[in-house]
Amino acid sequence: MTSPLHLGRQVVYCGHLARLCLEERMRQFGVTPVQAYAMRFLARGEEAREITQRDLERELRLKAPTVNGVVDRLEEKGFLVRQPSPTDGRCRLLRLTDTGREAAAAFLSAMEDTEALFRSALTDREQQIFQELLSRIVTNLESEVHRT
Amino acid sequence: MTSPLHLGRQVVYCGHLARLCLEERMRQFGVTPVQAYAMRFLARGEEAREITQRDLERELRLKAPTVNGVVDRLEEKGFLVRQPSPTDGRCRLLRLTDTGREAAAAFLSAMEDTEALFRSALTDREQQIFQELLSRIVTNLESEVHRT
DNA sequence: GCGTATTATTTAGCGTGCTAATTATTTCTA
DNA sequence: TAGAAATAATTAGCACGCTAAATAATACGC
Repeated sequence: MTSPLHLGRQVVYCGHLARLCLEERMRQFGVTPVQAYAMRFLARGEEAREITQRDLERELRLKAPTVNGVVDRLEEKGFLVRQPSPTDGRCRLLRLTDTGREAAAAFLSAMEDTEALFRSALTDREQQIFQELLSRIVTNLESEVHRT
Repeated sequence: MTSPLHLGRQVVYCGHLARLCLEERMRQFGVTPVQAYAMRFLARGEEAREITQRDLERELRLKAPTVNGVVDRLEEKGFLVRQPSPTDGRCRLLRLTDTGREAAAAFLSAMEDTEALFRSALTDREQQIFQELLSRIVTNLESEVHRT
């Protein structure tokens, strides 16, 4: 009935399932998967340095308008604020609010649990192999795709 | 600077790159990746049987409204038509137009080339291993994700 | 056969990705 | 130092995923 997917499309589908899985578990905290990853990055790096949307682009492998939208929605929810940078008028510094820090503290362990669930289909050794093969594919595709 | 991604997010990213890669190569034919997969399914199955949007849902692992949108855009471009079913008033039969069949004939080999490119980072044996591990992850996630 | 449940499609609304183009600011260079 | 190039953020517009809800037709159970 249904044909086996192209390997490329199977990877897309697997990523889609991984996102759905995390989405279900993040819903109770009021954030989507990519919003959770953004807040995780902020929660971890905030003490050490100032974080801009440009930093989020690099961290999440997303383009500027995508990050802008994610940050917009986190700001609307009151999880972060954009502050003017004292040293560079072009960028704005992202700061978690108290609410945002509390939310992140609450859901970070659920994120790790979801990652563990994702890996749980494979043994430790298989996870290493999968990671290695996946990285090779990613590196190859990154060199093939015309990046602006 | 940038942290290594969670394995789950790395898979999402890899799928995203695979999609971009196919998108670049399909652009000259006037279709997006998912539109190309839909037309590929139609081009291959059309002679044998009647195909509905429900069939596309199963084939592409997508929900009804998503398929509806994809079919809308293919219809707007003149690549297919929706015909009433003589036996079931609920569904409509999808038929490629002559234009659609010609387009599909033109881009099908480019799709296979892109799949080959995706696999080219791995040896044949590694592709088998990757396929096997990926399938295990997909099966595991499918049982975890609450599917409506 | 009648009413209920199921199935197929569609619409509305949202989040996440993108590209192209705009604006503001900084940095570089001649 | 003035003008050009680069950088950061934003806006507009599109495709593709989803859920929830509406509509229409078929299938089932009594």
